Amino acid sequence: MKLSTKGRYAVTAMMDIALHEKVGPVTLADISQCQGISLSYLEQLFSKLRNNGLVEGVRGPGGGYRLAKSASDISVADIIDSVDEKLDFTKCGGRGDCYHGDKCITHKLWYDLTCDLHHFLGEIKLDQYVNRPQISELVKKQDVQYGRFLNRRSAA
Amino acid sequence: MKLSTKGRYAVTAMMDIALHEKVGPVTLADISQCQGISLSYLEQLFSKLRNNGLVEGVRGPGGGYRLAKSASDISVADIIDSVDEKLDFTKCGGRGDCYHGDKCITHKLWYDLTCDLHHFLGEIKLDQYVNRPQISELVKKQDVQYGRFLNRRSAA
DNA sequence: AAATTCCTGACTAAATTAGTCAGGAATTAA
DNA sequence: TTAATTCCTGACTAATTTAGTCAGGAATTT
Repeated sequence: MKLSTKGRYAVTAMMDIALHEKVGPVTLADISQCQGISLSYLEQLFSKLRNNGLVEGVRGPGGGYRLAKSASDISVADIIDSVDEKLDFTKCGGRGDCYHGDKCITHKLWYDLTCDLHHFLGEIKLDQYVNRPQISELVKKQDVQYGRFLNRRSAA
Repeated sequence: MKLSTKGRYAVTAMMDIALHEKVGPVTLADISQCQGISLSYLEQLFSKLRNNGLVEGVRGPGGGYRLAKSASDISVADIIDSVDEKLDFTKCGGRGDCYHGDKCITHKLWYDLTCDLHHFLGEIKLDQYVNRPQISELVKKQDVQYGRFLNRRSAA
């Protein structure tokens, strides 16, 4: 049971945007370079994030992506659900027809587990990590290292 | 984030064996037919389960597989770990070198999540499900339907 | 008008998952 | 001792998913 890079990329990118909310929209090119993710691949992921109402795109120079709602309103579950199809351990998609139209002997096990994990990830909101001092430090360093946001007038 | 059928098959098969502990060893052919899993594929999975000390094979007629330790001592985490490689959400395998030798901004998130899930699955032991009346009923029906254990002298 | 950035869809490559096949080894029962 | 049963092993193939590429268009700003 592993997390695909798809889900990890998406959460990382969303975190990056949340961490720079005050500076203004963040370009995918920036994220691509700084986080080491293919630009085209990011575009695919953000297409889904956009359709799921988590981010807004701003076109043209100075544009980029910004959060479509408050960071305290976006959970890790939201993000993974958006790009990674489903957060589901059952075979039957939760319908309970996994064994000849009936529930199989492990149905309840996977169903319970899915609920628990969903609840767990749903409780983790982006803002919880934005406000961690350790992470802020890390991000500052990275921004300097990659020269991000140098020729940008502050949007806040 | 999905569970591969590998992990689901393994847990289902282990549950099947645990549910028939009193009858004696369970053949893979039985499990294959009753649970609808390819026999050869089951053999691959049981090779791993055996190497991880979860089951014992008994060769020859009347043989099959039985649990290598008490059902109260086998957790779902044990089973998934055995066949499904790892139960890990971090990119770095928990080492913390996911961003140029340092921790990436989402490291703690995935690390915590992995610990939680591992703990959660580690608490679920096979015997908890064996003793559920609903499941016992279900299994009895299935056994009759597939004519399992008819020409077998009781091993208990 | 030119640069920047989002945005879309089709395509390809690599990895993983799922499953097949052929055959051998141990054990039991006739 | 032979035949049947079952585990056991390894190599192979097919299908699916993941990851990534590519080409080009649309909106916006300077």
